[in-house]
Amino acid sequence: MTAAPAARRGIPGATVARLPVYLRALAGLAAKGVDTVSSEELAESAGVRSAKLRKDLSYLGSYGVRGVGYDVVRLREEIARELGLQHDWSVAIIGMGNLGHALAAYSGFATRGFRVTWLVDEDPAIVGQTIAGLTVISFDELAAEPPGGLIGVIATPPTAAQAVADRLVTMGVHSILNFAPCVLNVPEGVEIRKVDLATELQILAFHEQHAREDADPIDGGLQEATS
Amino acid sequence: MTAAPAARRGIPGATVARLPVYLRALAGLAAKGVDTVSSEELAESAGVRSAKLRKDLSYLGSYGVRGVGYDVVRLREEIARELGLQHDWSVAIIGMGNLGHALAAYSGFATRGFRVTWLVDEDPAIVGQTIAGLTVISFDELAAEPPGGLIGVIATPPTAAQAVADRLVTMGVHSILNFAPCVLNVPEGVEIRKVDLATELQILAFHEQHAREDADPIDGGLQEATS
DNA sequence: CCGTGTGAACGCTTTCACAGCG
DNA sequence: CGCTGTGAAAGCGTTCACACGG
Repeated sequence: MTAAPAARRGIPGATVARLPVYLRALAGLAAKGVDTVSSEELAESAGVRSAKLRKDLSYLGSYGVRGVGYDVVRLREEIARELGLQHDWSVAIIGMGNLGHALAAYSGFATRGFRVTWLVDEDPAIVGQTIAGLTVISFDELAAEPPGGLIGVIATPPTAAQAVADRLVTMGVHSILNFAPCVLNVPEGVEIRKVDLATELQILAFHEQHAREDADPIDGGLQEATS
Repeated sequence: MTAAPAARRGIPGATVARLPVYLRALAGLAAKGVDTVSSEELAESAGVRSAKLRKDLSYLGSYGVRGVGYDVVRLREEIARELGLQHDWSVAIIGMGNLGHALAAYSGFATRGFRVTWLVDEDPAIVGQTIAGLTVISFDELAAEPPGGLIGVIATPPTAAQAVADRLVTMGVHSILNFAPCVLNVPEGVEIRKVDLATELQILAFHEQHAREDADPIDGGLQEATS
């Protein structure tokens, strides 16, 4: 349990979700020529508390030096390795509407270990078009390819999303990013992450609403007393 | 503490984040003409466990009928009210690149309580253009407007995002949705939610990586028993 | 009877505080 | 001495299981 990559299986989900943030912070520090960083400084860059950062990094192994800090390059490599970013991953975007278009052109994907390799749509009027340097293909053409660790991005209308997910799963895809505002049912072992813009705004609306109620004590200031 | 909106202040963040999902599920049921639903059925539609759904709804009050279930219309109204969706909220999108463009045209915003009212960019070549029926304005023009409960959406490059956030905060905006891949520092009381596409993909890559390691028992096959 | 509402148990996440090492 | 790494404690969130009421 000292230096080896021991805790392989045991990295908590909450920690995994923060590793990309640390990676970005480290990239920024590396670009500035910083070569050693303390947990305090890195935590500041990443917007978390230093104790949380140290606990997170401790799941990867002991890559820091006591009394000194972390080697920026080394830590960056270790996190990238843990995330599986040594080699690039292929991404297929399904649904070439507004959002799919924008995602295909989004440079942020390419910069960090991901290559948009396939653009897919069902509409015959769209198939064959060239978007961001790629030719849009049909789902059948995609299914003919051998998907070695392919990540699927669903950018279709919600009505089509479940069918698309089913086809992706059948093809052997087990990592899906869903932009369609709906719940997807997939078998065990398939990882789904969702990005729902309307949901995010509604969550903000809740806080906005409450900020307003706090400001205007119109209908019942019901002050917080105890519990 | 029985039927009144008692637990106003005490709704957990995790619950708030799920209310939009319930709302969408209820909208779907209402569209199908369903007028009563059990926690079991609604949970199924929302992709959660029924116990979690009931606990979540209990924070809003007692809007169910024991032995029967929930009135779809009533519950939908109560959740919408709690989220502050009785009236529409104005949304300003800052940054008219690929993503900003797509967001401006995205119909998912308009459908539920949000109206994209302002499109903002710094580039003089873009200001004045019409996108999705709206004229792109400069930040100065936006700052001249009185922002009544405005929600800001940052779709700029990460280098500009902090400056944009600062200006929004100065204008009195306290709800921000950030698409730029960077950490934003804002004062207490300002709510930030982030959507980071590269981060989501990296989290998926982690699971993909591990699924692969599980499949190829190169360095330790440790199989999962049953459940 | 049936399904909601909810205390209580459980498990995960964060924070604290400090031992241990360079 | 300074900062990492980490047990222990505190705080949240989820699940369980059942009392309660229509």
